Amino acid sequence: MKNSQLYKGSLNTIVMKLLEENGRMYGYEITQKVKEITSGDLKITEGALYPALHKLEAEGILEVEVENVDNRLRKYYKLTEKGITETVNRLAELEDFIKNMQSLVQPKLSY
Amino acid sequence: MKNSQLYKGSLNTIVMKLLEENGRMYGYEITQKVKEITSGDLKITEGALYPALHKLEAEGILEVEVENVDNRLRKYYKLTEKGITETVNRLAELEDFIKNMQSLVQPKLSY
DNA sequence: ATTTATACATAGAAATCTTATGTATATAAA
DNA sequence: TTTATATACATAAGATTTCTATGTATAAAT
Repeated sequence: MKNSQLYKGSLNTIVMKLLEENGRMYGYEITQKVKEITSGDLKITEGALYPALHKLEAEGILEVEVENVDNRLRKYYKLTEKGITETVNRLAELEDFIKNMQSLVQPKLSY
Repeated sequence: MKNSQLYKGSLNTIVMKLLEENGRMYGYEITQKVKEITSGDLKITEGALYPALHKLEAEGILEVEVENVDNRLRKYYKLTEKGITETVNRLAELEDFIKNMQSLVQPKLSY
């Protein structure tokens, strides 16, 4: 995802949160959205994203709808009910994680 | 380190920051300090910590001083000059990471 | 005509961490 | 006194995640 190792382990949480917010999205759209939100700072690679989406689908967190747009394939993903529950947990974990990291390194709170 | 995958990739940054703050520490001390700071939330396993310390040492980020205390071995680690420089970079990356994650998930800002 | 953007995919390698196990001493508890 | 807990190090095998590279294919822009 990036030079910094810190993003490791956060891909699923990011994807799930975006889907919670946007209802349904396709892979390429997710990469673009993340790039946009982080001002180009975070680039999700396809080699990470597609296997992650497949796994989340296999786990019953996501479900897929295939569509054909402009002669090109699109796979729209959205959260299942289980996925919605899981997303709530993941976001709580993320909040705890951020708090713990801030306790550990005490960065200047400038947001 | 924990049930949550989010901590993956953050171990080096945590260790380096603690050493920057405390001058020198030994492995076991680091595990206890992290447990204390995070109120038991984050437990660093030995299987993760010791290889990480060895790698940071091999990279010239840390240097070690072996001491014998109460008939038990202690390996005190501290940052090299290169390590100090690297730590500054890592902490900047962590700040960016946290900001990006907050942009992505917009958690309630209650700190 | 060629590059860029869109849109998916996978395989091999690298990196990180978990789980399990091992050694050894000191102290506290049963 | 034996056992469990705490202190203090270590590694090996496996799981998981991600990166890099590569592949297919269409559409639009240069």
